[in-house]
Amino acid sequence: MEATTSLIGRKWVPTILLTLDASPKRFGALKSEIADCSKKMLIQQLNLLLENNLVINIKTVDNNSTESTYMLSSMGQSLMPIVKSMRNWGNNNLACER
Amino acid sequence: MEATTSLIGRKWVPTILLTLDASPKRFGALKSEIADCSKKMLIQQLNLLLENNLVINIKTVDNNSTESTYMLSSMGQSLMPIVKSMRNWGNNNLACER
DNA sequence: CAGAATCCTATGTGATACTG
DNA sequence: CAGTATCACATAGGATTCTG
Repeated sequence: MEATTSLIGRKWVPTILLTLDASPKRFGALKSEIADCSKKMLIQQLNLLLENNLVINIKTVDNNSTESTYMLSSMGQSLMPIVKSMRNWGNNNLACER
Repeated sequence: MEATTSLIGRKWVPTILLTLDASPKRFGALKSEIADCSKKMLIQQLNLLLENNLVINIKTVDNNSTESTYMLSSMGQSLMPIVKSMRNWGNNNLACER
């Protein structure tokens, strides 16, 4: 329980998961979809998700730039129903106080 | 989404909800069931839950001491399936790294 | 018995500049 | 393009003491 909330309770993590759930994305695409999240935070939370095997990363070096693609792992996907039900519950029950 | 995680992402909150889900409890009973949580934290998180209408509090003054009973509201109960599924997911998928 | 107030520390978060 | 490093700040969490 504590471990679960220590993951999805972190800032930007649910947003990242929802964004990656739509489709795998390169780092830059993620960054522009979640513009309010700083680059450092985004990388930091992605690393957290990588360490916990919720997300998979594939790097390829084409010409002279780097391409880093992130996608949900099967474990990450297994969490999505919960994330989505949290979102729905919040929309139905919480005003925008906090 | 953010609002939801700002509630259940807080320390002790899921534990409190699960404990109250079993049955309504007086403050002292809660405190002893969740012994590791300091009194201040317990009160603080209970107030957070009260403000967000997840929990109901009833105070009565008998002899010369105060009795303060906490229980889940209907909104709090509506969140329990999610909390429990988070707990199950964590038990199934997370080692005890974090 | 419940709860509030105070203080202190750890951690999360954010802006910015730097590297390969 | 991705990722790292440094610094600086805000907030969460905990120990303790006080009040009705």
